[in-house]
Order: sequence, then structure tokens, then C-alpha cells
Amino acid sequence: MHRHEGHDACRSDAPDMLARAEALCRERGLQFTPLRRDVLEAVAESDKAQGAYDIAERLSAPGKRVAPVSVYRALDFLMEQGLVHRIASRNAFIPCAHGHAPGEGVIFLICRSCGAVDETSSADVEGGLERTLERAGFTPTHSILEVEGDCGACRERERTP
Amino acid sequence: MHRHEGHDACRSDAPDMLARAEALCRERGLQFTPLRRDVLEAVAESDKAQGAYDIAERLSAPGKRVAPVSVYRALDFLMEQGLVHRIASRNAFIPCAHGHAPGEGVIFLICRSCGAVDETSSADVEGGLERTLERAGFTPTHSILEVEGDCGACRERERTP
DNA sequence: GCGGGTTTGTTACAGTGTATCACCGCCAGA
DNA sequence: TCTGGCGGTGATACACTGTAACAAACCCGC
Repeated sequence: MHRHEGHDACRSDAPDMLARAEALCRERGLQFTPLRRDVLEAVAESDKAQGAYDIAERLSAPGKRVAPVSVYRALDFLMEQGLVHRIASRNAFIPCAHGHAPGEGVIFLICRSCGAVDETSSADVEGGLERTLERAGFTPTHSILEVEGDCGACRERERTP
Repeated sequence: MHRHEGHDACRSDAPDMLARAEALCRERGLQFTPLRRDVLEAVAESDKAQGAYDIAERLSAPGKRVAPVSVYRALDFLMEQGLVHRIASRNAFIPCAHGHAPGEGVIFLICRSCGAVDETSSADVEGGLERTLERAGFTPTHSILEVEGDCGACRERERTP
């Protein structure tokens, strides 16, 4: 359930994502406009979480400025469609690695040294959380679980500098 | 493990918190200054999460303005001491309901209708998360788990309007 | 072509957080 | 006692994040 199965599958995920997004939008009768495409591509180009203003800047060219507000709108759309996630602890965005079951719990693993964000899930955690919420009499609508730490690659790198 | 055991114990928690905080600072050889006291009190006065600017405004009086930057510094201090939590999904702060074991996982239950934030924990969830991270080769330093939804009191209230 | 929805551009602004420097109070050490 | 350092605070400025409001462009069916 990780993004890095083939190792460095990340970068080559991008074209895949675009195709997937286009198919999904057609299927749902929604518009996959050039702006939305560009924003998704920008997000998908890195496995680091990127701020909306970073994306705006990256998409801007001399003579063709993309305003942050446009990026936000595109991001809102992409999040609604489940193509992009927001990392609340960073105010930043990452591509969604794979289609989730709607409402499925996702766990974000944020590396504090390389900044990469991996995405995983666990029926175990989810079940435990469900029971805990039940016990507390709390009806959830949305939950976020973000873990900061050191990813395997970075720990490796530190051991052999 | 809830804040609302006695029901409405919240408000009367505040003086308790201040005493606890003062003792804790003395114990650690740190200064529990008037500003820090005021900020903690302001946070503890409500079980809703409050923004730093709200707190600054509340502490300000005609002739005696408290700048947000001062509030942020006090909040940083209080968070380091484990007296206050930050709710990432809201950019807001709540008092810590009880001393946690350092590093113990905390779950925030955020009611979308009344805005109250309850705090709980679960060995179940924590164990599951630990195993998941282990499997992913990820070494955690800090994790946040925030759930938005409807608290029991609000669901009750809706049923009998 | 017309009317109505959606998307985008533009401007302005609100909210959140940090950098920097100056000042104050306290305390250890010469 | 003086002095130098250190932590805390005040104040200003600024960077970053996000939203409101309105106009223009676009698309699509009628």
C-alpha cells in the first residue's frame, strides 16, 4: 500500500495520474480543464507537499501569470474528486497515490528531512479508531492522521553518508 | 478519558489548569510569567479551539494591547510544556485536558456544530499505528490525529429541538 | 442567437505566522 | 557595585495562507 513499491515509481506516476484524472472526470461528467490539468501535473511532479503559492509560481511564466486563487479553486476541485490531498500540518498538497474507497482512512507519512510524503492505510488503525469514536459517542465525518518523522530512505542515507 | 465526565467540568477546569501549570513550571525551573498565565487562562476558558488572534484580542484592553506575536510566543512555550495543543485542521489552540505521557498519542474530536474539541486516546489505535509505521520503515517523531464530526451532545440536541 | 450554468481572471482583503531589533529585568561573576 | 549575558516582552514589518466579490469568457442545450 505504499507509493514507493518499484522505488522511484513516483515521477513516472505523473502521466498516469493525468490519464486517470481525465478518465475519471469524463466518467463523472466533469470538466478536466487545462488549468486543472496543469495544477494536477504540478502537484504530481513532486512527492513533496507543495504550497498553493509554490504551484502558482511554478505555473506562471513571463506574460502568463497564474494567480493563487485560481490554484486554490483547482485544488478544491481536485480534492473533491479525490485526486489530491491536503496536508493540514503543512498547509500543502500532494497527489493522491491511488483511488481510495470513499471515506477510507488514509495515513500520511511526512519525512522531516527529505520532505517526501508517503501515503498508507491500515484497517487495524481504522478499526481501533472506529471503536474509540463509538465509545465516545462521536459521529465522524472526516478525519486526518499525519505522522512526521524519518522515512526509511533518509535513515539509510544518514547511516552511510 | 474524556474531558466531560462530570459534564460541564470544563469551565471549572481553568483554575485547576493554572495551578497545575504553575507547579509544573516551578518544578522544571521555568518562568510562569503573567503573559503566559493570561494566555493559558484565555485558552482554558473555552472548550472551543481559539485562534491566536482571538486570544490576542481578548487579552487586549483599551490602553493595553497584546500583540499576536506575544501570544504566539506564549503558545509555543505552553505547547512545549504540554499545557496546550494545536489543532492543525483549524489553526487553533485548546488547553490540554490532562498530563499525557510524553509521546502518547492523542485523538482530537472536533464537533462541527458546537465547535467543542474533546480529547481522548486509544491504546488500540496507537498500537495499530505503531505496527503500520514499523511495516513502512518509518520512524515517527510526532503524529496528529484529528476527527471532525458531531459530538453526542449535539446529536442529542438535534433530535429534540 | 439566447439564457443559464460553470470556469477563469482580477482585485482586494482577511487570517495566520515569523523575522528582527530594541528594551527591560534579573542574576552570576569579576 | 558594575557589567555582561540571558530570557522574556514590545513593536514594527513582513511573508505566507486563504477567501470574497465581481466581471469576463466559455460551453452547451434550446
